[in-house]
Amino acid sequence: MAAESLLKPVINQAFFTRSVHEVAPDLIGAILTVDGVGGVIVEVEAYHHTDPASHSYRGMTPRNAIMFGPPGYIYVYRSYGIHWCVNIVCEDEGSASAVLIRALEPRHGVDLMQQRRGMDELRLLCAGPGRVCQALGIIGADNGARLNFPAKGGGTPSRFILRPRIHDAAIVSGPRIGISKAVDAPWRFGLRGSPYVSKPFPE
DNA sequence: CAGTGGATGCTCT
DNA sequence: GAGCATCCACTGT
Repeated sequence: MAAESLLKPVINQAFFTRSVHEVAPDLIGAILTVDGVGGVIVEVEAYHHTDPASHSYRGMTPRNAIMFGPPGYIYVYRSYGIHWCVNIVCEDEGSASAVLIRALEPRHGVDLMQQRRGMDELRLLCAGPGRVCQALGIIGADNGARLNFPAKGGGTPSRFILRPRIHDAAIVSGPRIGISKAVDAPWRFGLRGSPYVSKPFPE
């Protein structure tokens, strides 16, 4: 896995029409906000449609239908009956793949995130997929929302804004968290040295 | 700190 | 009816 990755990628639909294993590390360092609240993406996981750990592995169901649609859309699902988790859909080899957003470095709307999370400590505000959704106010109704691609014919702007990173980023990778299949595949990516990840990466 | 277990709801078998 | 792409509180060092 490349230690350094693309400087300032252009975030458009083509960005998400690539191998999900390339898209995922390229999202590290980008800024994700929902209604202006969010921060720098410091941890993600890639889920390819041929991956037994992916929701799309067994084909389309009502829950994962968004994954089978066009890339650049938001897939939200409930985890363990309690938490929401947010993904960005990718089109990899013509079928459903996605990148799970696992942690952010809080930057925008910190007060609101602290209020929603019921805690002040920045390091734990967005350190985990459930925490990211709670801090950013992402819920099931956001499933199927669209990222702000360059406007084509107007329409209401999305709550979800993704801006590319502006500095190069040192990427680390390792096995994913909380899964029971394909447990050794190194498809979790993080910003090297970030204290805002959900769990340290082995260096 | 590390380890355990409870909360909770929806999907798919 | 089982099994989760989780988090938090609580236990015992």
